[in-house]
Amino acid sequence: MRKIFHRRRTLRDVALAAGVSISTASNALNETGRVNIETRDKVKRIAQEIGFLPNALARSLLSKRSFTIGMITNDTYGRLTLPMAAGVSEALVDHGISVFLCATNNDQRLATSHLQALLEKQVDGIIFTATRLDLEPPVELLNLPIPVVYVFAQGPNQNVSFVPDDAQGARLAVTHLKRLGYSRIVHITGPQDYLAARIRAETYRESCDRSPEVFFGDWSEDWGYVATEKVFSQGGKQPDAIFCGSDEIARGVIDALRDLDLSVPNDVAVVGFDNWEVISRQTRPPLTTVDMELKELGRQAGLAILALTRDEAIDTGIQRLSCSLVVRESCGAEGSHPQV
Amino acid sequence: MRKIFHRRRTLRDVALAAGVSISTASNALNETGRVNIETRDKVKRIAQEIGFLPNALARSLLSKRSFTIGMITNDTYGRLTLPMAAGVSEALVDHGISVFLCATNNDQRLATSHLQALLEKQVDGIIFTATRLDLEPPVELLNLPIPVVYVFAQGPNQNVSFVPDDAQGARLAVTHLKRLGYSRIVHITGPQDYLAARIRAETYRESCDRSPEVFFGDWSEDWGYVATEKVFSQGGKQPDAIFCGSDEIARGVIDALRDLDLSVPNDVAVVGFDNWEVISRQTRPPLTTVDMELKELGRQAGLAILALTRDEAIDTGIQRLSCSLVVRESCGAEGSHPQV
DNA sequence: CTGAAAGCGCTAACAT
DNA sequence: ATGTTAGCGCTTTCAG
Repeated sequence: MRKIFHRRRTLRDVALAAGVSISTASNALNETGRVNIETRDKVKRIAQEIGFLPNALARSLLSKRSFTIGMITNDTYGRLTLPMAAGVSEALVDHGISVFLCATNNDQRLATSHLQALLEKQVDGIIFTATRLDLEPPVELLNLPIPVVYVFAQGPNQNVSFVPDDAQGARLAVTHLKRLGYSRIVHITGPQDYLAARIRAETYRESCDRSPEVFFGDWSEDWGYVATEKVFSQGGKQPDAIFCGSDEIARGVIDALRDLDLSVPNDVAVVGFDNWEVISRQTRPPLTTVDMELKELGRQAGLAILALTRDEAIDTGIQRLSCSLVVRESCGAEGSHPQV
Repeated sequence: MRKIFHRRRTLRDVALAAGVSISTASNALNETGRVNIETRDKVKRIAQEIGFLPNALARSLLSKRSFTIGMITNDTYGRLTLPMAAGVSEALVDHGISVFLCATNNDQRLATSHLQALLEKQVDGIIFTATRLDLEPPVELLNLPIPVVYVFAQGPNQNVSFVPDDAQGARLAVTHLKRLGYSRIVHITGPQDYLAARIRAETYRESCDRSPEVFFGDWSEDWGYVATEKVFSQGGKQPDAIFCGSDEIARGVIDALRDLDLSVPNDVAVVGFDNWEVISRQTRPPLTTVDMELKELGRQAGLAILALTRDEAIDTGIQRLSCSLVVRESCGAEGSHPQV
């Protein structure tokens, strides 16, 4: 195929067709300056007719605002990044701002090259996001000519960073369990070298009156299964609830409980973490879990970068956003108990 | 926070600092025209020192190429879109082309507004992608001043559309089953009004020697579970293999089989479709499934749009890309049989 | 109220 | 080999 594309219409075309000067056409379309209402309407009508669209490149060159921001994720496009990206877009779309989403796959060179491209394209700001909180953002972000916002990642103190409040989220889960009368709660979670896992575990320990037990492992279904077998094979009094560090782990836990002939939630209640719906809605029974409000996190980041590009002052430092508890059948959905 | 950002360095700054004219500076940096090798190096060094980055806006205004393409997805950011987007980026990043990813959430107005923003930003081309093949792309894409490529969606004949070869994929699955000696295969799949479901079912019918049985339902785990119960509660000879229209369905099927005390793959083999790894790797046993090669689909689309923006001729019409079979434990992983 | 002119940052003839 | 000039499409003074 070789197709002939038409030349794009420019403001000059509009002006010519309307019999006015370029600057009048500009004023008419933007409703700036003083222009006769009839001329204005005529210009607008003609612009519409010939299918004129302003060239944002030319406009940005002059205004020094590209109405574009860059979003860099260290991760491959993943389940954490995407809800956040959706939130960012949602916050910015009404302001005519578009988003370049760049995945670096944890490759430093890719990150640098993406960053350079973004800078050359004159983005108005950058949102950096990672897949874990305790990951050093690339140093290149430190002395940029444009504002940088961090989400699900921790930037320097003079910047803003939005992160989920893991402690509050964990507290939400444990409180829920306790309120429903569960008292022997164990915690099965991911690797100890994850900050989020440590925070959740620590909060769990603090909120649990008696002999808290934490099992660190990895974020997999398998680990949930194995850990549960282990828990129930040890002697002594057995737990009546399991608080899991992720939905994947929770799914493994539920599977294991079924194989142990323990019913959820009657024999053992289960609470997850993530509200990753592919999993949390599909476990049997569906999973009560903590939602990190990723989209809201993204939305806040979008609003922050918007404010910064407008030179407005905002609060800096780490902003912890509340998690919410989604109650489903695996714990407390019967409605007989007060829900959080 | 209110931070002062430095003015960006321009070519003029470089020229001034190097004591040459702007055009010489330009020529030196781009290695165009004739310029003394010493001046060239000096200019380059200085550009580096003062942290000069060319303004892509100015450059594009002149060259009429923005080195940016837009990717519009009708869907919310989802599991189909993202691997494709990754493929697109992969194909284009080496050519310095960035991608605007726009999710329209099936909202016509959002689609139109995104499209307009893309056009104003002078993108060099547009990739449209959907979440099902039989969905009319927005008519606005028909008469654009730039090339449009369709992926996982079907555009007009004079354009290129890349879609997975569902028939070949289904054949892959059934052939695999038959080669391993399974002969009473049933097919549990999604809604009949999905083109992909119909194609897969049709191919399954053709490839199955004896009395094929298709169960249309929806794409959920639940349906897989329910359908399996139904299949095994009917009288007569029972199936020895189930070919599923999606991995989610397959997961439900496997669950149901376990509850029926049937072992996978010994009593019943299961093959899925999608290779959505969150599911396919986590079922017990892990799932043998058809992979639609979404990333490759995206890569092809990226290459196509690249060619088109360069005015190169390419093949138009529907291009069906082969699926591949990923063999895991749920069917044929023992290695004792030839694998496809 | 309208138009002429300058210029955003850069590239590409064209002179020198 | 280097500099001068024009101009991409637009906005914005500033005269008229």
